[in-house]
Amino acid sequence: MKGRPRDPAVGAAIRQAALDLVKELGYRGTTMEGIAHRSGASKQAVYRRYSSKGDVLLDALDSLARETFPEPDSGSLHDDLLVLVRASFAAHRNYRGAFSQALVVEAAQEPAFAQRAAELVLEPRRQAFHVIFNRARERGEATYPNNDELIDLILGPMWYALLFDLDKLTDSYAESITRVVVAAARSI
Amino acid sequence: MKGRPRDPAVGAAIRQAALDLVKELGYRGTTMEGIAHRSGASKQAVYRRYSSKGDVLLDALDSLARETFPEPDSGSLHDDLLVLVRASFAAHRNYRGAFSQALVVEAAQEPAFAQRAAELVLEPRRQAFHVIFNRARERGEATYPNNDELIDLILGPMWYALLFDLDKLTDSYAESITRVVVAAARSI
Amino acid sequence: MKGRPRDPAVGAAIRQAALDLVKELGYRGTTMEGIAHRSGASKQAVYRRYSSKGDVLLDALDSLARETFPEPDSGSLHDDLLVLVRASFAAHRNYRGAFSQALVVEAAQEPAFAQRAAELVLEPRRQAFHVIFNRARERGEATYPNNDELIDLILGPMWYALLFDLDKLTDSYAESITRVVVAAARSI
Amino acid sequence: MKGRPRDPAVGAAIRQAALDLVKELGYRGTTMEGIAHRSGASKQAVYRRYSSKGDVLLDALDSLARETFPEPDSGSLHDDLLVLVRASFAAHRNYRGAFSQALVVEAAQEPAFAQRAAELVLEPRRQAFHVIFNRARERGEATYPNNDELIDLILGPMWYALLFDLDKLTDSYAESITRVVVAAARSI
DNA sequence: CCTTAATCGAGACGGTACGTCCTGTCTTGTT
DNA sequence: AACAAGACAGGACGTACCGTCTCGATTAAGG
Repeated sequence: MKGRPRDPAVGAAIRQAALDLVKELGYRGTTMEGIAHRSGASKQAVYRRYSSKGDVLLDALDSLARETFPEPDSGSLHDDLLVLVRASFAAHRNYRGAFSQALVVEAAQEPAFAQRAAELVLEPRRQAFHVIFNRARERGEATYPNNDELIDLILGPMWYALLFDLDKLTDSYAESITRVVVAAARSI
Repeated sequence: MKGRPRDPAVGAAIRQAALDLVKELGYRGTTMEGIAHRSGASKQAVYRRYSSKGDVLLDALDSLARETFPEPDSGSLHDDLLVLVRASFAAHRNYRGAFSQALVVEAAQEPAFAQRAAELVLEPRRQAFHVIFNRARERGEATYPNNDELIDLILGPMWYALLFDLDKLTDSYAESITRVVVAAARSI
Repeated sequence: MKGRPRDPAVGAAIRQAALDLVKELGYRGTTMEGIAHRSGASKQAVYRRYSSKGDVLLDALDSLARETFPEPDSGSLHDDLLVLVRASFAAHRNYRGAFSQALVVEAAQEPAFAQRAAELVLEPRRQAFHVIFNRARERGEATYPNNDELIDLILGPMWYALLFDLDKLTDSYAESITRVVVAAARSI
Repeated sequence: MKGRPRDPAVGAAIRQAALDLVKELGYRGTTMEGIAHRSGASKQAVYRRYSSKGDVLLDALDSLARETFPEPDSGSLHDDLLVLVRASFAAHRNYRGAFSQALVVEAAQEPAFAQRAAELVLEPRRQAFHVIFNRARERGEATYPNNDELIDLILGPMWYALLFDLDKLTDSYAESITRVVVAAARSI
């Protein structure tokens, strides 16, 4: 026997409320109680779906209006990379930073959360970079065999800046990183 | 000044208790009340010295038995760098990770904290890298003009791993990063 | 009426579950949800029949295997009364106390419930006493004109004990009460 | 070492709030949360003092402005008793009923509470009756040896009425009960 | 030497959020 | 219609910390 099915609108309202509150009050000021109240749902309805604040956030981010990653294909590794890196930095400098910081708070305290966050949020973004590096390799522009390490060279500094100095994520910093990584891609 | 002077032993006990609790219970499980109780101090005594949990942690980390950074000087950028990167990774893989993660939690939620943490905790460690790159530059091994960006290429991935996959910080990952950064240092 | 008729077995299961739970967990620990779950019925099925916990209990008690009240007719008011009083006290001292206490909880908080309880539960028992006093009056053993007041002299102390000291309802206490009431019955 | 002592004003406010709320909303509508809010105290402050709603009530009743029991001494058992019984009935018919009903709710569900209530609330009132019966016995007006049973004959019906028909506690009902008990007091 | 003032541990204070439980209503699909 | 199942908004439960505030008792420096 099934019983009354969960109302998808309730789940959606919860996720939207979570995103709104993180924006408005920061992650610290966002509470399960606040999410419930803002979304018009009962605490029970929230806890039925998510076991913690981080859980809500993760799903909310996942079902966040899928940003279209740019998919540049200019024939130049440097140019393709620059587009993507700049877009990533800009997104974080603007709307996305607050969410990523919230995500960091949970990830740093809960390895299990960190892993799920990596799969759900990080991995899709890394894929976009994989595509570019693979194409560059076919063209002979990239000889370094390990895409993931090259991507770490980009995303590592980005998250590092996210933690300690969000304003660092400028277009020109993007360019510096890009140039260095392009060089590294040819280094072996 | 009149009145009874602060007992330095109380401050020390507070800091030690904070470190112990972060180790044992994680940063989430560490509370001001817990720190007071564990240290045998009163909450008042804690708040007299520190205005928040992050504040305690920051000072506790600062007055933590100063780790001696290795100061390699082999005449080879790669070799010097490798020693330092491996040491950094190892320290985090072992005892230091929990503290850095705790630090991240506050930094991600409080820009002011992030800045202080950068100055007190990050900067000294970056200095050690500066020394190495400067020496390499004199030897002609490094032509890339911006040490900080090179250091970001090392520490970015390290903190990134710290957040999402602590176990990644192996000796071999240290070697990969080192090799790429050495190449980058020559790239211009 | 159209549609599927109510399954009498469901109502019976609900009432039985209510009685069981009051026995096992006390009235406080008995909930509508618990009754539904224990009986295998849905909450809806319970609320279709009864509007509150007290409602269930009242009906459950009413349809509880009708205890046969003793109907003594020895020719002596004292002897008849003693039989009935002792039986009443014993019933409460044993299985009935928990139910009466539950009943009290609702009655004390809801005048409307109190009145229904009086009619459904109290009145039948008072009738048994009326019979005895009426017979005694015919024999000239009882001259006091108001049966109800005499009955209050018996049941008042009984419920009083039920509230504050259930163990007081012994055979010898029954005898004391009986003797005094017999005297009172002759007092005018 | 002691620590900050409890503020007696907080305790007093809590008790007063409890009494007010029982008056206004009934015992059912009175909650620990409501008591805290109304009294301006924190829930913690309430729970520090009392472990349950009944606990608060009991203490609140105890420290309720001590009603002066009438202490009639007319030389006539009937007259003395009538004064006291009427006063008791009137008090319950008026302000006191709600509190006694609340008390009943707890007593019926918690034997330990029942006993404490009996000692703190019931016993003082029974004492007033003891005095009268003792004096009557000295005058030869009461020969029945057991005061407590006589008192049960008065208070039993009173609490019985309190449960099932508060309006029954009229002056004339008081008179009937009084007359019968006077007769019973002489019955042996 | 004796105030005076800031310290100490202890713990109460008003708040806020936690995560759980129950209330009474409703919405599924099934009978 | 009734049925079991279970989601729904709401609200109270009792607990845990927050940061602030008394308490009585040390412990120096300054008069």
